[in-house]
Amino acid sequence: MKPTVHDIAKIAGVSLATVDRVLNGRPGVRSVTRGKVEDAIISLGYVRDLAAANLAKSRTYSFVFILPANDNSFMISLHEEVRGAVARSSAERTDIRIVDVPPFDPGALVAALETVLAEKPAGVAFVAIDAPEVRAVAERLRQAGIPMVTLVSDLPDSSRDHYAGIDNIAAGRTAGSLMGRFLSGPLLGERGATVAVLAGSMLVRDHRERLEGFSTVIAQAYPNVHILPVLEGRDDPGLSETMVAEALRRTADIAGIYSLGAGNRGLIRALQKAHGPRRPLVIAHELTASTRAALADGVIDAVLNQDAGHEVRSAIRVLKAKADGLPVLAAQERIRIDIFLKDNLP
Amino acid sequence: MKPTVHDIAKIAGVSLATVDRVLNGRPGVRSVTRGKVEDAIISLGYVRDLAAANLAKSRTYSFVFILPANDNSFMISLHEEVRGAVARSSAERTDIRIVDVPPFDPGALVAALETVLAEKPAGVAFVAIDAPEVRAVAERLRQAGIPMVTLVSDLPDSSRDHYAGIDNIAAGRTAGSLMGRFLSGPLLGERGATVAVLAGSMLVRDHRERLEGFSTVIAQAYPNVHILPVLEGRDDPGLSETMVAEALRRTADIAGIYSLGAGNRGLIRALQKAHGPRRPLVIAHELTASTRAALADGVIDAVLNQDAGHEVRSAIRVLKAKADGLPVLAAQERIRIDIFLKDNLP
DNA sequence: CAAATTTTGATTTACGTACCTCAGAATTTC
DNA sequence: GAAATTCTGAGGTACGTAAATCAAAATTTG
Repeated sequence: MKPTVHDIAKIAGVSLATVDRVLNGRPGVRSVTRGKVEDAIISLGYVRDLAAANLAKSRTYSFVFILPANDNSFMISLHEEVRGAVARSSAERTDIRIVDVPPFDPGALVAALETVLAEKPAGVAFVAIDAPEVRAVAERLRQAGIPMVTLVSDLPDSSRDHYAGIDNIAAGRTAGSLMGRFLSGPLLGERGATVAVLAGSMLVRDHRERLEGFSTVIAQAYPNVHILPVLEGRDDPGLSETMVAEALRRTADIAGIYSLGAGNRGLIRALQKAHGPRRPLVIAHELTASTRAALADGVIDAVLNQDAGHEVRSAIRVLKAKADGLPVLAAQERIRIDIFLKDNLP
Repeated sequence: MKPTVHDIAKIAGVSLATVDRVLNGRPGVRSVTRGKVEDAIISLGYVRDLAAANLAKSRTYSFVFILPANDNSFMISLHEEVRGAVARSSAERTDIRIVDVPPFDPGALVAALETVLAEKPAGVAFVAIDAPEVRAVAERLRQAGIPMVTLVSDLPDSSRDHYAGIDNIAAGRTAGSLMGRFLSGPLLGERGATVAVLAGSMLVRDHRERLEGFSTVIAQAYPNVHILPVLEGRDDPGLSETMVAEALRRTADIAGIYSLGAGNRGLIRALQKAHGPRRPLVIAHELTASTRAALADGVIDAVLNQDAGHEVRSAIRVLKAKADGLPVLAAQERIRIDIFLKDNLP
């Protein structure tokens, strides 16, 4: 039988009220008595029954998710996953609120975080923008004791408790390795090969990091692969299509394309319209309806993905654990860089 | 406020006892009254508070995990993950027992399942062996109403409730695609290339399926890649080393090796000792200390992995859900085929 | 219509914890 | 040594559900 507060009271020779005072850090206990109770707790190996405690407190964990109102498929699916969690929330004693903010706007994010700070929820998850003012509010939230998880995009060296997202440098490196290996041979002769990179914006940290990882691996391991200047398509399908089409026209021998941002619909359209001598090798990010179809059709060769559902569930688990002062299972919360070929599509 | 049983009683105009009878399917309620209560439940959108119910019942979920006493790294880590779950079990109201059975022994598995059947636990997870007698006990367990999850190795078309493991055909296909793409070029000239396959035993379903997927993709997409007859190393390091070393000696131009079983320590040793004209391209399964080191050193080029921790946690979640008659989140329970290059090692 | 049976209500206890009150004991302060 | 203060004990209520008892009401049976 698991020991209860009653057992502690019996062993320590004190009353239930005193045990309660010690357990919940209430005042009015002499240190001698406190010691006796603490000894009993340790000797019995008592652990509070969280379910019973939450029932007694009729507690619900109120969490806020601040999400950018981006219209690319990935952000939409992230939204959906959070909404799914909201739907399940009553069963899990959580009360999740979604706050939408304009994308790429540090000021709006800061304002949203400040509102949150005033509400004092049990935890906050947000898609970070790497800016000093964001870091500053984060610090204020930490001082207010509000657990914080960054989602998808991190705020390194800040006061966030946890980052629920992938290692973007590693993702870029992986893309670089795949590109190098897939290219070597037919496309990459003695003369080398040319590769284009399509990004959303170099102002966003994830994109910078992916490019960094990609470039590093290519430079180190595949020196005869040449990377063209980055195309910034702002994660916009139309703009992306134009830029890719133009690049393909200008540079006839593009052997590979690494699309490290969103806006893949435009890329795919440009690829389908193009009819060069040889289809370029394409590696893209995020498995969406369009990238999945392109992968199945052979227009895209590999997709690197981060599982939005996993990220959201992980964020909630971590916030709950932090709210309760419990440890997190690092292995469970590590967000994988999924690699999809057409053969292992889920 | 979430509706409670008291609210139902009030709305339906009956007593708490009657509500309880309806909710828990106890006899002694006229169908008219039952109808009134059910209407109230629906109109209020009542959902039972599982935590409170479990507290009242002082319920613990007793689960049994039947694991083969294999000594390869993957099975050892699977064991460890289950032991980890046992350690956390008190906090999660679960009581997990591990039963070890000799590997590759259908009779022993059947005996273990029959013991389980007698105990009537809240659920069973086991590493299946695809044999008619196993299928038969599984059916008896199902009829006894005991939720069942197969772990790592499935028992298809049987009465199991869920399979917590990867799609091995897809894994084999993925390995085939990677092999084909990585090979094309330097190693795969006009004349074609030769590839060796190292398996544990063709009697095991997972291994057969991986080989099937691999062979299919190679035959369809890379017709000038030739697959040598399968080496069966029984997942034994010593035997595997001998077989690989001999194969490398006999066939000088082996361009790639697909190791689809365990026993990778032997493979790695053989590769390190060999010094042919050109290192073969190696794709292996399961990320362990040795495959990880080999990947970092460039002895192995890619590792396909199934996350044992995820499999165990998923099995427990599913068993719990089945025990409570709740739906499972398919997306959360899908076990991924992780692909690791040296660039995305966790 | 009375007796037997089924259905229902009212009430209680329990699960393990939180939180409250109030009285009494122990200690410190003056 | 009395007064003030600090501790501690005893007891209760609550959270939402399960499960039990027993009496009263409604229904069916003979």
